[in-house]
Amino acid sequence: MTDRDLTQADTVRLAIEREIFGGQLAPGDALEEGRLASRFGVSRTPVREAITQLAQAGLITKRAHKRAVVAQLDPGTMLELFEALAELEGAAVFLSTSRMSEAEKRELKDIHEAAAKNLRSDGDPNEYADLGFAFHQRLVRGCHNTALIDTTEWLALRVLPYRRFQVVAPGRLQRNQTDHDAIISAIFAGDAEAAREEIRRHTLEQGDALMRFIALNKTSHADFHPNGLIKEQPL
Amino acid sequence: MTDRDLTQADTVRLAIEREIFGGQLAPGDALEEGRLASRFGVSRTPVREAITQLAQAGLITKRAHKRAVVAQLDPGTMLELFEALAELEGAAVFLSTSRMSEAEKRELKDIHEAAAKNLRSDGDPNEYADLGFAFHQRLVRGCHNTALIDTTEWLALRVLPYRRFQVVAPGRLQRNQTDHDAIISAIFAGDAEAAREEIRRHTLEQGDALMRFIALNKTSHADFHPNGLIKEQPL
DNA sequence: TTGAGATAAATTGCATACACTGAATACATC
DNA sequence: GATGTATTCAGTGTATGCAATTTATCTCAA
Repeated sequence: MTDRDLTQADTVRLAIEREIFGGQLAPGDALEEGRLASRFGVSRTPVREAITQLAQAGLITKRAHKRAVVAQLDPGTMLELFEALAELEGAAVFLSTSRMSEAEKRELKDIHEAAAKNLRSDGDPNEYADLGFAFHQRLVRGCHNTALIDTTEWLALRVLPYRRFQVVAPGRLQRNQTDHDAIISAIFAGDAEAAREEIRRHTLEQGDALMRFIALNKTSHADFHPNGLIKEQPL
Repeated sequence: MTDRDLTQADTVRLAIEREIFGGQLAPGDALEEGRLASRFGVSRTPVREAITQLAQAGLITKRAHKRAVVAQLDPGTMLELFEALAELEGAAVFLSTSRMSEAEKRELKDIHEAAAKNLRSDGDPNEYADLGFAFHQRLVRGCHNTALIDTTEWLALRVLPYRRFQVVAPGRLQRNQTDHDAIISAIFAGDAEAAREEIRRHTLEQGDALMRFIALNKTSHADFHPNGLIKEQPL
């Protein structure tokens, strides 16, 4: 009743997902079925099912007879991922320009202005990051095409575990805001092609910045542990 | 050794996949774990795993405590799928235009010309369909971005079970060839934006044609059984 | 110390058994 | 005859056990 049709496998999957996005499980960490099972108080069966699903979603990698690990992206793959994401967001926004309702545009602008306010008043960078995420999400969802939305967000999810590395260097946030400005302008002007180009460039640059940050801070990719890094690099 | 690390779940998954694409399993057909298990001579466990994977891939739908069903696309979803696919192929081709090697372009042209020859000589329509599939595939893969390629092909897979409904009405094949002509021209001219627009329109029209065919032939979507239909509509 | 090879421990893949859910059938009531 | 309610039954979800495979540990020679 309370858990309306949530199977245990689903519960476990959601829990693992949360831990990956939350950083408790970092890229490269091993997922051992038995441990997870006893930790969640279930048998290995639902854990296995959860792992299978997450593997299919690309969040973890799994090969026969070897233990599953949280998906670890080498720089090349990450670059490709951001490029693909840029194209998808571009496609979505291209459609969004002509399809967003007035209410949706208003909402988008509200988010944008809340971000601007946060920036002016030197607010919590985490809150700014959340607003940025919401901005992209509204933008994409404005295309009203479930298949495209799902695909785009699914791709975005795969780089999410790395978002916590996000550089919040002085100029970066301001630059981000300026980009969003340009996107909003293009949308309100009804220029779909311009909107596409703006967000394409914007997302590509986000990826570049992230990769530069990673390349600068560590030689070995395997050493990235989000929780550790986030402390070393406090905003 | 011979089955290089292919787990039984993988084997079952591939078998089911093949049956879906081959039409032995049609959209709407129920997949019952026990039957499949005994049919493939394994226990329910690997079958369940295979089903879980296919569900995650979108090829079958599955809700708690209810049996899995080969994914069935209502017209609205199918329309969205084709629109999303059109955008993705557009994005890929946009990149392909500047990234395909001479060898790849040559290969693409070869496929295109083989299709033209097939068309002139009134060859096997199935062969023409395969060439069309290959054409799209080479086009997309030319972007050299694995993430984008995988995403696009993953989306294309979801409509594949319906491809066998494809209308091969008199004018349709010729129109298809003309579209491909335009795409090739744009690519060889290095006009990425034009190539994007051409394939976008082309794929959208393919979707429209398929939907029109479906709407025309049956009132209830549930009745589509590929094998049945393919006979009613020879070539 | 370092490396290769053998052995032991840990972990995965699969089969089986059972509990639980949802649907179909039979039955009673109006 | 229609409607609502038990009851049965097919089918899914989960736990557990075992065999196969991987990973860790140990041994011993260079």
